[in-house]
Amino acid sequence: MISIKDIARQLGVSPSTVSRVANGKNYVNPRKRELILRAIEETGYVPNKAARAMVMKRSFTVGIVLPYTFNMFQRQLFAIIERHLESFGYHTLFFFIKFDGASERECLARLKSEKLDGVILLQEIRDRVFYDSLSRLQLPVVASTFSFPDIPSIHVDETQAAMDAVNHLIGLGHRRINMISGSDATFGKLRVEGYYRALDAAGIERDPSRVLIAPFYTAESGMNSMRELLLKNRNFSAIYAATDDLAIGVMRILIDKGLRVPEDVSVIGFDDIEIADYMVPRLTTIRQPLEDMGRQAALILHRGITRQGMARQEQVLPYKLIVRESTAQNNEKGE
Amino acid sequence: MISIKDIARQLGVSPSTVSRVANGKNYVNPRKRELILRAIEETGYVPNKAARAMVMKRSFTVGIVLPYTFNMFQRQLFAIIERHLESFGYHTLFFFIKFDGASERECLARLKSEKLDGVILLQEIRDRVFYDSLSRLQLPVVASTFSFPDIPSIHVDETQAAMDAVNHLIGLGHRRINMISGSDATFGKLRVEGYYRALDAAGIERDPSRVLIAPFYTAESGMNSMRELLLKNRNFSAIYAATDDLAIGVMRILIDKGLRVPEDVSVIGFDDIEIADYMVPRLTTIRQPLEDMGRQAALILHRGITRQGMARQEQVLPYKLIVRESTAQNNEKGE
DNA sequence: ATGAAAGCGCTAACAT
DNA sequence: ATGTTAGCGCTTTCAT
Repeated sequence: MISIKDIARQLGVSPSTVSRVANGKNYVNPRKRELILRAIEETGYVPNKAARAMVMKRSFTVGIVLPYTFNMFQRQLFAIIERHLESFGYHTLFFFIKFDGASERECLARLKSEKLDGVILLQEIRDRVFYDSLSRLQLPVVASTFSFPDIPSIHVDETQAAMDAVNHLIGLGHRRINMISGSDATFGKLRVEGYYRALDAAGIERDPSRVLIAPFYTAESGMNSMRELLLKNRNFSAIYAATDDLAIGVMRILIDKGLRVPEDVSVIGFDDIEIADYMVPRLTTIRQPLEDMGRQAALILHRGITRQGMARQEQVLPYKLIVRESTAQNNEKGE
Repeated sequence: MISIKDIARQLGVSPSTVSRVANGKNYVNPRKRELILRAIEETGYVPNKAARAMVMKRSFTVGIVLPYTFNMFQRQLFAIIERHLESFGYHTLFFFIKFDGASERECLARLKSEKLDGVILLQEIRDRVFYDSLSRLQLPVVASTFSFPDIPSIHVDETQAAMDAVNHLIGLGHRRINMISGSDATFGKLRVEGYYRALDAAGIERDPSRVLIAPFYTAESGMNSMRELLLKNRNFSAIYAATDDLAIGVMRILIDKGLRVPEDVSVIGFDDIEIADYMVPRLTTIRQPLEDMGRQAALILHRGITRQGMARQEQVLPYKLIVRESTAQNNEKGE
């Protein structure tokens, strides 16, 4: 592997000069610069990242932490973040973690050993210690899809968005509305909270037996929950799923059991993942501004890394109700 | 950040000894080892990856190259590979590239600068130079979903699989079968080739106007192509899409235009992505052994890195026709 | 069994 | 404008 010294020796200049040229610094004779540039080109010299990282104490790499059981929404989001990070000149390292302390600690150790420049959290971590460790390392962090005190974060108003989703159902004449959410993540709880509040506002009694909590936020979880629900009763005219992934599983089972969506049961999701618009029927949902969320996350992190300040901030982005085909007027005679 | 020296000083031993303990080497007094281990634990010391990488000339990181416009199949595949690589103790760096020389060259430069231990290609690269450069760097490579001379690769028999897909359609009485494939990738061409061969075998005349080539292998591309096709004619009773992603887009448009799948038009895909089983109707397709492909790719690369040999190999994995609901008997009277 | 010393490839402070 | 020097944190001979 060709190094900076090789180039220096070959041209009879010092390594520093080559380094200066390679990094586009000033104070170097234009003629010499030309020469060096050509030599770099010809030899195919490429700087060694590890060496740079060591001396500069920066790796130009940021870590993205995401759940082991990541769903389609998270897949889309991290692809977007990756793209923006790349445009700022960063590489991305992924850290898949489970929702438990051991996994978080292990992740923390890896985060440390990597000499990262920053971290983006797509999986929620509730342990104060985690953030404290990172801040001791001067490691900028930004949280996406959830918030944590004093941590810059990007998310939508989950509760309000969930209320809007349920209000849409209520506006369609539904009153027997069930909800399916997932475990662990706060956004799942917030969405349940929004569900309840919308019910309250409409004067519909809260009924905890109408809320099912699946282990994950995936389509498979949605299927299982819906199956379970149907075993118990059919006393609902609409289902609010906490994520589109869940909703897709819900629709699958509904249709398999001969129930029509939306004629017999309305289904609404949350996220507006790519596939939502390809489902039959097209999924009504709440759109999270994926593109913006990704860009903002990358941008805020970049600012934090380059000390452009404003690390302490919480961005609440606008969401949007997207009415498609999976929800319809409730036709049942006076329930 | 606490370093190996800190621990050494604190305990009055030499850095070498700490290093030996940290790396589980022999020749160290058990009592001292205990002491050092405890200090490591207490101080939360974590080795600096960059420093290790520099001196060991290994980074314990492997690169995964995948298309910028990656579809759901590729998303699933890389998640699986990531998981297996991690189980071997590697981290993963992603390289998203476009299908052009400039992008490939840039990728190559980055690949070099990262001091990677190995590379997995999920995006096809046809330039001999690319492989030569990597081999000069002693960088093990494995290709997945395509093959290249002398490069270890994992894939299915694309042509045969495509023939099976089309034969399924022919067996159902279809003769006016159109195909939609994508650009650039060889697997797309191979699948077209299989399509033609199946037609040949059934004595159906090849008609190039029945084959549409979309720019990508995504659902959106599938939609666009299908729209385009319907503008021209409806002279087909079945569509063979080169990927499930394409097929999903195809079904969307068919249904939007009031054509029933499979009653009016049968649709078959390729890949068997997760969502295929959630579509309405469920998508008939060719299953690629994703889990196996991912595991094998990681395993072969690991062997290459650790010099356990057998780097020169081509693994052709079994595929399987999964008949679901999107294909049916052709009911038209004698065409 | 352990320490001293060299060196991986690079950048940055300093000197000129 | 350019070279010299030191040092980032680690592993690995080589002595002892």
